[in-house]
Amino acid sequence: MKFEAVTIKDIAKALGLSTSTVSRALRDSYEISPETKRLVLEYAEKINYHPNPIALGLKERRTRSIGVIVAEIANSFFSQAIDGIESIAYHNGYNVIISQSRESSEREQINLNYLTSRSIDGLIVSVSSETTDFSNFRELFERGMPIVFFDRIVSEIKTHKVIVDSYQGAYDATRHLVTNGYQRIAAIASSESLSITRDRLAGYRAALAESGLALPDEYVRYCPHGGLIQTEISDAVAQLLAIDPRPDAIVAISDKLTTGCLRVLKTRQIAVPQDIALIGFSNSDLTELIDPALSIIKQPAFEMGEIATTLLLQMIESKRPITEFETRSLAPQLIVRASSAPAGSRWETNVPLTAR
Amino acid sequence: MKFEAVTIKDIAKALGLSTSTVSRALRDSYEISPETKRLVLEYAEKINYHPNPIALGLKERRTRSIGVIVAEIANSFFSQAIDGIESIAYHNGYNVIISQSRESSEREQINLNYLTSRSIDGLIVSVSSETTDFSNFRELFERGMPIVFFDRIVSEIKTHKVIVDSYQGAYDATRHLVTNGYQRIAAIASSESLSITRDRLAGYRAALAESGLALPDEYVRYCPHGGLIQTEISDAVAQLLAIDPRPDAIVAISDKLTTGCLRVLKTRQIAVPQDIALIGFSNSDLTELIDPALSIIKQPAFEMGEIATTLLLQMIESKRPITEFETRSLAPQLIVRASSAPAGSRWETNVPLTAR
DNA sequence: TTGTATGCGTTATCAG
DNA sequence: CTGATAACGCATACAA
Repeated sequence: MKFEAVTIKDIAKALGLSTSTVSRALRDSYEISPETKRLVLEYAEKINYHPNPIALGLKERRTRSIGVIVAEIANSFFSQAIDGIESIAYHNGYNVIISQSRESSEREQINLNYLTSRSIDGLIVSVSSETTDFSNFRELFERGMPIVFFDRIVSEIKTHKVIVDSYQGAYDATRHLVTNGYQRIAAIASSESLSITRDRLAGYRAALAESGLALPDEYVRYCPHGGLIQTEISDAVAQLLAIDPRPDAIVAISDKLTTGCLRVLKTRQIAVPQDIALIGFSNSDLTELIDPALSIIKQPAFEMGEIATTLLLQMIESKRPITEFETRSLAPQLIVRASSAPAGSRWETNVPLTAR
Repeated sequence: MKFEAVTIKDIAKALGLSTSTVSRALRDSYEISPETKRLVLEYAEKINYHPNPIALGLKERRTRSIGVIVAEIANSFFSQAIDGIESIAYHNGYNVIISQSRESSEREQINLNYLTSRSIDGLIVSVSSETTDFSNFRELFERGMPIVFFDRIVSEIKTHKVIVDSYQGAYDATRHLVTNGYQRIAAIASSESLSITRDRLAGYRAALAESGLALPDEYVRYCPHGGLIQTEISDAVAQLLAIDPRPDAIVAISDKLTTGCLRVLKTRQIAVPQDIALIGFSNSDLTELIDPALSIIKQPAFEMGEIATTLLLQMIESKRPITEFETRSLAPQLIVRASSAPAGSRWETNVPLTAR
């Protein structure tokens, strides 16, 4: 038995009315007699009638659902963002369709095609680290599909964007290391094509330059696949460790890289921060419980998801096309522990945990 | 400008053909001349035609999308499961619509109504901790909607289910504590109405009974909202700590509870495992990096999502109704560190990390 | 080989 | 106040 749903027709037949009368009664139209309305409403309730959203979509040219494309769902930052997206969507009666690119342009493209062609009213995207050609997004946007980018944005497309102040986050993190006496501060980054990679490295570089510290080329290692490929991170870390003299600190530029880096160091039995200091972007719910010497830069992922969705729904529901697009830049939170935060830091710091 | 899509009509008009001819050409029907096919295909490609999934859905009475309801997306276990769900869905050309109940029956119900009424072809559910009345799920299922439950299942509904061997996981974890000399082993659990709570507590109780250890009623504390309410976990932990003599170990029965418990203990400056041992279910990507004394029971979340989806797609795509439903029970993984695993443990254990 | 007509569930327009 | 009909985009039975 296939799932057979109750339609307006069933009600009409049962009550000896026409479908249009039933339709109007259900929408509480003024032209229907109270008596008929009562009858219809009661019967509809009784047989558990729900309007068919597909038919509605066909009619109204909208589906009340939005698409989301991220690199991977099982990543704290993205899952928190999706949480925020779902929250706003839910309160506005929208469904959320998620898909992941797994950092592959091809897959991103397939998902895009999949979601598009009007099964969604709008799209929220954090682009894959592999993507360099954004013409498909641009075309889609220019053909009228509302799109909001978050975190990994496409600068060249003029639409709403939601980001954190990556530059400032990386800058402050690096300054923190400098203030605490570290001299050879290396960095591990994602794909060069990502907006966040560029911004964060810029902050890192600025902090070093300002402190008069050296920055040999070999101090910066890229992971083109964002650490999604197994050996990518361990290779990068290995290369950093092979430098002579060895760096005494590492700045990890993304969630995945921070945990990956920490994992590699532990496996290699390199103590953090005794042997080498580590500071990185991370949204894991457990970072604050790990090794007390790990400081992290936390992004307001949930809020980013909320804001992106609010902006998207505005675009979808506004009568006239939107011409002014904004870029919301939120402050990340530098959570410093075990050692004190630099004096005058504008970041909130959490309560130091017990020393054991 | 609203997003206006290309339809079969546009192609027909441009090429001076009828819509049916175009439709058939696009579907590579045998009745269309190669020449016409070429023409249509070329033009469709050129103007970037994509069939309207809504119209298709209305016609074929299917949407090629599946719904997912979980307690919260930003929970490692669930986000990993969703990862698995999306993987299988993607490879079969299905979209995934997610929604979260936030452990609220009401919200679960609203999402259910929302997804149902044929905007989805099937449903994957892990029920909310608050839900005790499953009649809506049952009715829906009986009316023909394919449903697969995972993790938090509804035993009374006869459909496919995917779970981990909760009993065995909790049993082995508790045995591990006993073997390592702990005597007063307490437990912190989710809502009593959840299948997993019952199974896991049963495993815990069995292990204690078998070891001849006492189990006063006060040793088991429930968090009806699964720890989603702020003070729920800290209150439960406080109550356990107030017992005289104080328990020397705690078994945490779910993801959320394990991290919550750990957080409370750290805040209270209670060392794990020096002051009190902790072992719990957890799927966080970082558990293995936390305090080396924390042992965890890890669920194969990704695989569970994959299997649930595979079963669901079978139900959706099978011609005749399925009458035989299976319950897949997977083995969890007990990851023991810092202290050795019990002799003869059938669980894989990971490599001990460096002592500091 | 191609075109015409119909239906999927709903609402809007027009007629009673 | 209510009913018949067209339309949304597509696939298909039936005609030609």
